[in-house]
Amino acid sequence: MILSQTEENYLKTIFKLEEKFSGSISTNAIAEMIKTTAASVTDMVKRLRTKKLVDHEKYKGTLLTKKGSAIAKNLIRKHRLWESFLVEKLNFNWDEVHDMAEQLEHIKSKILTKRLDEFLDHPKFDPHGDPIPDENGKIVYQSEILLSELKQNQTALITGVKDHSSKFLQYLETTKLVLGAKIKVLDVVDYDSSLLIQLNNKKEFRISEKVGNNLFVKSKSVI
Amino acid sequence: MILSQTEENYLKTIFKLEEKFSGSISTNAIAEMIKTTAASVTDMVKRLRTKKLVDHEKYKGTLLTKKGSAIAKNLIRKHRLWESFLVEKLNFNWDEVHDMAEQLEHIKSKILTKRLDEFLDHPKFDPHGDPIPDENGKIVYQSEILLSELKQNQTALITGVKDHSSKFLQYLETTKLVLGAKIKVLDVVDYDSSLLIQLNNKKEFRISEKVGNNLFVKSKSVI
DNA sequence: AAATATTTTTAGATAAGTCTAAAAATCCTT
DNA sequence: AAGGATTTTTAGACTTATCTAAAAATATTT
Repeated sequence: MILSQTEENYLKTIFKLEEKFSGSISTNAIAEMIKTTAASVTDMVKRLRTKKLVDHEKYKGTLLTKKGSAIAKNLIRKHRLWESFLVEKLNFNWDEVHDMAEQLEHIKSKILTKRLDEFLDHPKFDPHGDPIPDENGKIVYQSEILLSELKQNQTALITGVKDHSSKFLQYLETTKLVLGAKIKVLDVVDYDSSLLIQLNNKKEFRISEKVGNNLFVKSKSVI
Repeated sequence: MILSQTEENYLKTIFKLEEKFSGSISTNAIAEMIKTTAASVTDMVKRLRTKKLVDHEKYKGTLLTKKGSAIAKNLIRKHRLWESFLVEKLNFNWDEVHDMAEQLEHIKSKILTKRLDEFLDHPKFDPHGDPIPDENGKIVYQSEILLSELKQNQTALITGVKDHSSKFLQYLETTKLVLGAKIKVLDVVDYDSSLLIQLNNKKEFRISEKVGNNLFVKSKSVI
């Protein structure tokens, strides 16, 4: 079945909403995420239903079918593989690649995806730390943990803060411990549980236990 | 200016027809190449004219403007860079990459094209031996020469035959000297002007002067 | 549970890109 | 140069994807 980019974008959006919320997805939620009107979503959902890609009853919300879900996961696979390519091979930063990958994910060629995966040596996570679905659509989700839970030599990406005080945010600003920053734990000091970390493969510095307790990270290590 | 893929395809098609024929391009020629009807071409040409991408007078044919030509050449640049990537980095054969490149050429990101070019080490020719336009749209055309005109160590692609006799075509078939095959001249024998060649980086064999005189090649060497 | 607010759907319009069939212009032949 | 053949354009219809405004259904509040 050949789908338009628009149809593909709807499937991907619904998939992401299903990941985030449980139960069926409201028309408004889709409209907001895709930045369109509820009326347009109603129309498109109707079309996707006739193609058996979503289940939908009037006024009852939308859910992807197996088929729709498989297509969405393949799109996410391609998106994240291309992001990995852009960062690993073309030297882009992790925060520059989204828009390009948004276009590249629509390239239709099964063998191209396979070759790209091989070329990148079968990466399991993209540069943002998100898992790359495998060829069968299987996704290994990594739960967020606290930076202080990491062991020596583990690598992770900063995904959020627990303490939202402006003092803490200011500290993060000055130390460049920003969202998406890559961290490697070089040493855990037994005495005070402080950490010696390396930031973005570059400078090393120490952070206190308190800081480690207030930063969420996603571990990139494969289980 | 943001163009649709369809509009981009029209510009590219008109450019290729301008390369092939001199003078303005007929509606039918475009329709045939793009595999659509003359009526559709008339409509689209009208749209492209209002965008100042083509010059067109009713019943008089079409020509690209400077602006239209620049866009077309950039598309061809991207197409050929992606083809080079697919062959050089993802190990596709030269005859497998066209459809993928046809999609990839529409990816909109100036910096991506630049990085890709760098990653590939600024290639001057694509895997089919066609020149890759530079960032300014300059194209260095290579004229076809006879295989027998090549010097030792030169590399070229077979682009055509001079002698169309079935005997010769049969010889080419059995020796795999097909259109697009890559040839490197390893040695030119002084005595009888025969050549020792290497085919597609693999097997070596000898061809007579007569064969060399009846095969057109495009040299890949940069002037 | 009735009234009100919110969400969702329908109805009708618009734009891009396509098509077929018919009309208009140009080209070709004698 | 007239007549026929070919090419090109127009007219009108269809599909996809969108929108606004109004109607219908569902949820929430009192």
